[in-house]
Amino acid sequence: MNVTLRQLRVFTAVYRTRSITRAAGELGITQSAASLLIQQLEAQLGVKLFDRSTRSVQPTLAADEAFAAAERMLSDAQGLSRRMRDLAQARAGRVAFLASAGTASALLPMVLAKFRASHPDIEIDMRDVAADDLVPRLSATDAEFAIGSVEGEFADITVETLTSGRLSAIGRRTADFAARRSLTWDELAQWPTIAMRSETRIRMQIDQALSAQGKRLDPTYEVTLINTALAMTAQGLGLAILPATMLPADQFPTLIARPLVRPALTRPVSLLQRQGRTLSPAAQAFVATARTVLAGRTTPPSG
Amino acid sequence: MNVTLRQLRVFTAVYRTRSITRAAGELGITQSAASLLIQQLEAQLGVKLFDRSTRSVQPTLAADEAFAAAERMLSDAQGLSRRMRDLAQARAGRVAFLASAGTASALLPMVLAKFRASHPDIEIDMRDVAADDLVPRLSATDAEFAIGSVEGEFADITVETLTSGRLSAIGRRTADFAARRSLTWDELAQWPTIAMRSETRIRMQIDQALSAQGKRLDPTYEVTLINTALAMTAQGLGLAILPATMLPADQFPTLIARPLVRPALTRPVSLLQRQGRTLSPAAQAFVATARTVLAGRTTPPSG
DNA sequence: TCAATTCATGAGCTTTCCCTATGAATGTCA
DNA sequence: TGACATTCATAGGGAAAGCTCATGAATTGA
Repeated sequence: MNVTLRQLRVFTAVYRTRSITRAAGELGITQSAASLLIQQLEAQLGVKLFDRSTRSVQPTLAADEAFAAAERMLSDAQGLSRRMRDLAQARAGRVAFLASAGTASALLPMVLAKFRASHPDIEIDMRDVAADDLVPRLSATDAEFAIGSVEGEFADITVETLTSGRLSAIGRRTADFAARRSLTWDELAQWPTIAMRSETRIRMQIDQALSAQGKRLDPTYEVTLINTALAMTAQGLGLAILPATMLPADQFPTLIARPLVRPALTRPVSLLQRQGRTLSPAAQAFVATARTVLAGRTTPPSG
Repeated sequence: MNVTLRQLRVFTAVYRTRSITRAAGELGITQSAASLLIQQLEAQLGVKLFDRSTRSVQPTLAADEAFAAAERMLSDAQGLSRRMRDLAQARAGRVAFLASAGTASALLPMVLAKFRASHPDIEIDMRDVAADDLVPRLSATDAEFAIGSVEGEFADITVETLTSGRLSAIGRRTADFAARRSLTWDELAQWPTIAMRSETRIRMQIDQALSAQGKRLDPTYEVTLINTALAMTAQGLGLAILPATMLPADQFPTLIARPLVRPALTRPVSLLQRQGRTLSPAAQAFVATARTVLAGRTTPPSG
């Protein structure tokens, strides 16, 4: 047998109270159990810890030394329990995840804000990467999950759609634009347009879908960042071609989105997880927040 | 139930080996026992520690954190065991004890030397105090025992005589002195004498015994320290009146002791211990050394 | 598809653990 | 001084746990 924490618990109690009976009472065990545990510990360590008579229990010098070590171990044990409980309840910890550049800038800020409000002590490590890097990075780094738009299936990675935004024209609430329920891609020609650069995933999806129908987007401006597009749109430079989900209403109150049809394209925002890996409680809480926040933003499939 | 060290041992082994089977083998238990222990620990902490399939055992983030704490506790436990074992075997530790001034200067140095040779890592805290203070200090301080000459009995303190020296005249190996087997107190008048001051315990014992017989010591010199008396004697200033045990033969090779008779007085050197208090292993070792060293110096009761 | 490996689970046995009861020692108070 | 009270140690028995063995399920590699 080996030293046990139970023995140490009794030991420290006896050391402090200088009484086996009192220590036993403190710990909710009988005096005989406490007496036995002390004897075991002494046998284990090969050292007399208390000079005891029926009248007094005096710690030896060895006990003085052992006490410090025992207290440390017990407080370590308690600290471990507490820390794990905090982790379990997502009151502490860290969430490391990946986000595609677009999602990170347009969609996740509000998730982050809400999550931080409810879980102020959790450290957040969001790494924005190119959409193509999501899957390889998720497999290789310590990120627990990834959020972004991906297509296809991947070994060992589960993909779940959190929200899905229809590709829309986003513009100022002007009379002629606001009046429309939707626009066709062809009708876009009437306005100046602001689209993402050809290298971006969003743009590639658009170009591919349009060219399948013999059409083609011919934007007035091309930008790299979603926010740039929105800011330009707010200035009245044109209509931004983006998934509706990418428009933060609170940040750009003057802008509205109108779905583009013929073809109607949707861009999913997915949650990627490594299969067979449990998310940390903190990550689970974050994902839950993301789910609720983003679910409210899903564009209905028809309309 | 609470977290146990056994659980933590299995946990760290699994964490390191990333396999329940291997960890179980390491610890000499069956795979099922290890599996169970891990499940218990998870339940206890409320946290998933490993993502396990039949093929792999992956630590979670919580496990990463727990591992550090667990390792610390286990090494603390091992350190405690080792330290206690060292104490038990008197390979480490501290001996704090009291010694009367005379004993400390004349008798204990050789004990200290021998003890230090056999127990080099034990810290020695010898406090020399007035003989009258031995008992009160022993009760009040953290000294484990005391060595010195005391008379009478004391509550809660056991007294054991380690050696006993007959009061003797100590002088240089001159023809007339060396020829004597013993001297009477009356014969002392033929030589100049060096005695301890009246305030010292030794002197008080002498004066008391002599005056009971209507005699009286009339020393040429009176000193406070035994070593002073011996040094003066070595210079040929006279005969030192001291217990024979107080003469370190190696330090004063020119000096010899001749017992004083009519009356023959002996002065015990005793070991004082608090009743019901175990000596630390280190102290036990020291006392054992003192016993053997001093036993060799006991003046035979007649001669 | 089969064999091999690995983790989880259930049954049963062994060991440990803890409580009750009692004994022994010591201090207290009349 | 003697009865009483308190405290620690120990013995016995029953409950709980811990462990092993056997088996099942899942997954990998030949």
